[in-house]
Amino acid sequence: MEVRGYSIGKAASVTGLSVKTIRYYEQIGLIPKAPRRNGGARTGGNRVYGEAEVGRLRFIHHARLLDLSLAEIRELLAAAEGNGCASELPEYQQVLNRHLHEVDERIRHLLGLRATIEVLLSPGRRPKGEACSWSTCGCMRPAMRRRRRAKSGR
Amino acid sequence: MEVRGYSIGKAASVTGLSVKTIRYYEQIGLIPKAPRRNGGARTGGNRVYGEAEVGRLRFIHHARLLDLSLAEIRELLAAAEGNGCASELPEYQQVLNRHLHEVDERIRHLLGLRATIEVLLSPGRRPKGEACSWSTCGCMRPAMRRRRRAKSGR
DNA sequence: TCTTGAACCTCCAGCTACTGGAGGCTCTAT
DNA sequence: ATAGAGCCTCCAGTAGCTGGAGGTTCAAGA
Repeated sequence: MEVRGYSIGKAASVTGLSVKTIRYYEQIGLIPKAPRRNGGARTGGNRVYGEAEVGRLRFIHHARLLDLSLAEIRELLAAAEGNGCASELPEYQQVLNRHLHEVDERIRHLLGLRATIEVLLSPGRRPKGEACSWSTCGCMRPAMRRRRRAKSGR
Repeated sequence: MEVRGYSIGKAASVTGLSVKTIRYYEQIGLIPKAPRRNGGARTGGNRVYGEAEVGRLRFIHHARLLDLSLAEIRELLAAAEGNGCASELPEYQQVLNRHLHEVDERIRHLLGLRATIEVLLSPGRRPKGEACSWSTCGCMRPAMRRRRRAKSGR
């Protein structure tokens, strides 16, 4: 028979989270305070996790990989409280749907950004000798205005 | 005839940054401390910006819109020190190039994420009655444990 | 027996890039 | 006299961790 319960290190290794992160989740109240055993350290002892807790941590890890926020995850876990698996809830589908749109939005934004950067990297994007687009960023100071920047050499 | 020098509010409105943000940039040393005039407030008075400073702020705003980090911007500004316009520097091209790859990376990541979410949202993605992929997230509590598969090893 | 190392504990600070708010000053217009 | 705009400082909070200091317990090895 196996030893009942996971240490925090074991829980971390089977869920993919780090020990620090699990403690952090407990600290912010995302997961309930784990019971302790052994009186191992300064206070109450070492945390012990059961199957259900490890499952919840696995769900959290999964959801974080999907980039759901801890607030969203918190709501899903609350809704799942006593209702079985969080991933079976209609709320989960709703959150994922909303999240999908956000991801799309981000992708659109990044594609626009990408295009802008490419333009900036393309050669000859600006007529030589003209002020740059935000005009007075330093290249137009009196002392330097006389001599246009030499592109060769340097 | 124009008044020489911009108040922080004017600088904000012509650069697109917020007043708070400009003060923050000064605080972290991204821009030098602005000279003051009028003894306006608790200490030295109201900040005054000249054309060069406003130009630098414009560059910073531009670079932030490209999502360059403040650390990168700091380096570009340092490299531009006395060398004219930051956007003319070879360093600027290098940074943009590197940044382009990062943006590509992020886009790739988000596309993968998007695909994953779509799979999770597709109907019938999981046979009914089976444990969810992270197995014990709550749907496997004692009452339901009957059909559980035995773990292998150890 | 002593020592070493692993694994755990707590608490504090720092990261990025701001943003909000409290509390206060100066100047102008009414 | 008073209201309001615009400026000032300082402090705290955001998200989601991560690093580090300093300490404990326990087991294995010399």
